[in-house]
Amino acid sequence: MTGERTATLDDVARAAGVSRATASRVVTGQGPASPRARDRVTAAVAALGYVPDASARALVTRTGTRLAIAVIGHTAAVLDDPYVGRVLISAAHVAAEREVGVSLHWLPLDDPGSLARLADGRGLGGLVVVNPTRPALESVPRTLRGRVAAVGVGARHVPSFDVDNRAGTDGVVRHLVRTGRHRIAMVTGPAWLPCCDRAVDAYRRVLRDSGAEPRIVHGDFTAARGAEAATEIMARWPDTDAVFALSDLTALGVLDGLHALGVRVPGDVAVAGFDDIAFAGLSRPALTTTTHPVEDIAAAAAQAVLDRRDTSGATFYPSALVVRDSA
Amino acid sequence: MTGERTATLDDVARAAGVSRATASRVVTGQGPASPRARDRVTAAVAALGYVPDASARALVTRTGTRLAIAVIGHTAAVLDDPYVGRVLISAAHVAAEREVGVSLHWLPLDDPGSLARLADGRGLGGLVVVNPTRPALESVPRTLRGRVAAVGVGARHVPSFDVDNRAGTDGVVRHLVRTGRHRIAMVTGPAWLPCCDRAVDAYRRVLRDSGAEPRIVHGDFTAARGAEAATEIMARWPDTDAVFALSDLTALGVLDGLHALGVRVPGDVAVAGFDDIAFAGLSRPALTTTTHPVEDIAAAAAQAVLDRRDTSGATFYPSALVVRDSA
DNA sequence: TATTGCGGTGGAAGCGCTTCCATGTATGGG
DNA sequence: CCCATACATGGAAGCGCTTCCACCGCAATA
Repeated sequence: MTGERTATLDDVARAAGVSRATASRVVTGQGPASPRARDRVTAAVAALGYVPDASARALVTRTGTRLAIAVIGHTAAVLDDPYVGRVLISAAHVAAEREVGVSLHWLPLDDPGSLARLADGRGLGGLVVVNPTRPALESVPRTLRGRVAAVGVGARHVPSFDVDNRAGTDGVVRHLVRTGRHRIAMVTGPAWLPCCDRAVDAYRRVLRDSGAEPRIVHGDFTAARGAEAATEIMARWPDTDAVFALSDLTALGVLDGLHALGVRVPGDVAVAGFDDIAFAGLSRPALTTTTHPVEDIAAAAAQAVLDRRDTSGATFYPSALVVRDSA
Repeated sequence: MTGERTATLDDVARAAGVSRATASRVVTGQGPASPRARDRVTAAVAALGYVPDASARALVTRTGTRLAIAVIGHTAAVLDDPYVGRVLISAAHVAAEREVGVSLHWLPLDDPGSLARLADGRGLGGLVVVNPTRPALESVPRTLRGRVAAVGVGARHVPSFDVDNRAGTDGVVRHLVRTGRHRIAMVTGPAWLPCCDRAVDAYRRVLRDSGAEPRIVHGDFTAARGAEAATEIMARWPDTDAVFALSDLTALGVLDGLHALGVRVPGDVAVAGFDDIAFAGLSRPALTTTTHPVEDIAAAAAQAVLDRRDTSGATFYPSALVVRDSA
């Protein structure tokens, strides 16, 4: 099996009785090759267990071989949320299928140049930006045009993939209204994340339809912040009868904060989240939420980048309402 | 900044007025170089924004540049558990710091040859095996000796890094005993995972000391299985007054199953988990558990591999008891 | 039959880098 | 003052691969 020395394309060519050029054509599938040559090379490849050397190939094709995943706005809390892990797993999976390496980069929020620097190096096959901000996205050099995609909606000129959080939010908030809630507060994400805007917009719209005033508090997608937010909301608008958080983790925190306040859920206040993480069904009361197909989204972004598909514009993935006990 | 063509070592050498050989020596830090040459090359590198081409370097040094992370025994449920995500994030972080790419591989449990095949290709700088099984670990070719590490304890001849689940389990079960529980059941991990053995062993030992019979049920680290296990346990040993699960996710499932059975926690039955995931503090009742420094462990494994450190033997990381409400 | 066109093929160049080796150039001891 | 020693340096080879280009033989056309 594993000989002393791994077989090279030369070995294959020699074994197949053709030139290295022909062997290369057959192996890559590019360029003409007679059926006879094709068969012989294929056989030789199998016999020798030939595996092309990615470095050598990358060197000559100048086709970067690494998929960089950049997470913008990194804080330690990011690790608690399954979100980044799921994005990473899914993107890495796509990359692995194509024998492409992955590198992960945590980028600070306040240094947009860091993305540009990251993209500077060669050997970069593509870039997936998680939590895209407009300045960051605009800082990536146009050399990479067509090889960048975002998970989450950011700037216009980079293809981005995200859950349809406008529709998702609409669904959740309408469900709240339908079940008799009218004084609904919302805990959004951090202000710098453009993709929250659409959700906030949807929330505002539904409330306007039902003639209610928006009650918005900013969050950061952590549970701790959710607990705080619950306290803030109940202090500021004591008659609140529902809280919608743009993240399940935050919603779970809201549940916790409300419990500490002695508020009953869903009796006094209904709570709904967003993401449908594994734990949403495990909380007491089980969390009503709406799905977030993170894996699909991340895979799509990775594929777009790896295929050099220049699909600018945003693609939205549907979110489905999951009604449990909390709302 | 980003010129039309990225600078090559030749450009640097020319700008510095030295030969490419000298430039290479300075850049890599290998081999002799006069202070003068060193300065001039360093300046040229900075001026031109030179970044070495990883592919070209890898091609000639034959030093693989990819860190492969193989997760053995893949099922869809793996994605629900934050565990793999955290391992991956941490290992990828270490790899990124050293400018090494990462590739992720899901391997089926029943095909030990797959690991060998994975390791066959060139360009592989190292291999981190998650959920190591003995046969899998023994199937990796000795060519990679010193470049393989395991997250979780498996075979002897590969350095492995894991939480000290013997001590962790001991701590949790003793806590249970200390708080008056004596009919303690345990939900372990899947039978094929060798690293569970130590935990089961510790559990048995504590029970023997307190003169109780072990009550062991196999799990698979999922919440769904936890709920099932709770039902099984209460049916088989109705007088059970505590359940210890080797995974928080499972413990959360146990909580759920017990709730469905109308059993009060911790009134009737105490429940404890293992891992201290972010949600452990958010369940109702909040889960008593013991910590699992996944990030440290994964980083250590990645470092060992990338440094070609041949530290065979197992390294254990301490686990700390976290007492909350459920036990 | 002579000419064109074309698919298949091999020779050879070269991607950017490291490293062996031979060639200087200063240094110390004899 | 000369030679051995060390160190610094540049030339050149070569890692494994893709791809340009020239070439060859064949079938189709004039």
